Amino acid sequence: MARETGGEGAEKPLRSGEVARRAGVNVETLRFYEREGLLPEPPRRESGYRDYPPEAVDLVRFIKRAQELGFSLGEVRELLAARRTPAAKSAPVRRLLAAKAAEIGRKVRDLQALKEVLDGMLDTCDGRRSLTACPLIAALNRGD
Amino acid sequence: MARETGGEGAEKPLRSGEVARRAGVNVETLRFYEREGLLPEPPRRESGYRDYPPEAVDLVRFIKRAQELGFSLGEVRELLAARRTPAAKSAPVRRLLAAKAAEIGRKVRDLQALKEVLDGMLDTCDGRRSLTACPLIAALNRGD
DNA sequence: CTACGCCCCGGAGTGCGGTACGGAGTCAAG
DNA sequence: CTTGACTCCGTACCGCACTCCGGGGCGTAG
Repeated sequence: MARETGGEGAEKPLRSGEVARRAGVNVETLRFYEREGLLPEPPRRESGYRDYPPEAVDLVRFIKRAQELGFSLGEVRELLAARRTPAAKSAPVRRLLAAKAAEIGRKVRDLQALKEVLDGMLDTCDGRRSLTACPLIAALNRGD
Repeated sequence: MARETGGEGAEKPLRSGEVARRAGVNVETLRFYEREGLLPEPPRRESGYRDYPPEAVDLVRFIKRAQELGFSLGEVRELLAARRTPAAKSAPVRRLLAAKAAEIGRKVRDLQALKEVLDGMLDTCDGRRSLTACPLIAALNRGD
């Protein structure tokens, strides 16, 4: 990976503000993630300024997306750690992944059910229908 | 719906502790939800004790499930309010529901993608495979 | 050289979603 | 009547995930 066919962007170190802007987060959030061990400490120039590799942007975006999908930062940290373990077979990591996969499966089912209810409300109960009776609660309780 | 065929449970008012236990939450959480307008104020007996109708349990469960599915309490409040609006056609409510339905659709897709990645890691990268190269980040970034 | 914007840092503050505390009243069993 | 579990209330506190603050250095355009 080191030394691309020199053609274009080569190495284009970014400063915090640029990374933040591209990833759509606050600069402080980068520092926060760094403190929390989610974002590796980037090299610094003489001045002390952080020199982020461009991939840092992707990493931050990944963190944000994972969060939206219901992972806590702690879980994201573990996910990220798993990525760089020599082997995934390490039992605790495998367990985490399996648990997460199962949880996600459940979530998907529940969300699909909920989506159907919402779509139904928008569709069936378009103008005149009651909705008061719409089985919103029932639909979610069925999930149990 | 009022006045069931009197056969069995008729009205079985529950006290906070029982509701909490059945719904799997802390008693304090009930008070909190009440304050926040998520749970309607139940009638009180002379002593001041809350007399919850049994449906309160379902309501609390609904709130919890909705939360797990990524709704904030504020959104849950709106969802609940929508349930009891005379007509769903009220533009703001419809917009909320439509936006949520779309968001959920996206979430489902993303989660499914992530689940495939996780399953792949557990499966393909079972023992010997690298994993270091597993496209965890790529898989989620594709979603953008 | 001066401005002005961007960056550094430690630490305090924010909003959300609860959770705990403590003192007092209630209620069913013994 | 006493005991112990349960409930009431207001208020304080908690963890998470940021977000802001203020006082100071860099860096470059004019």
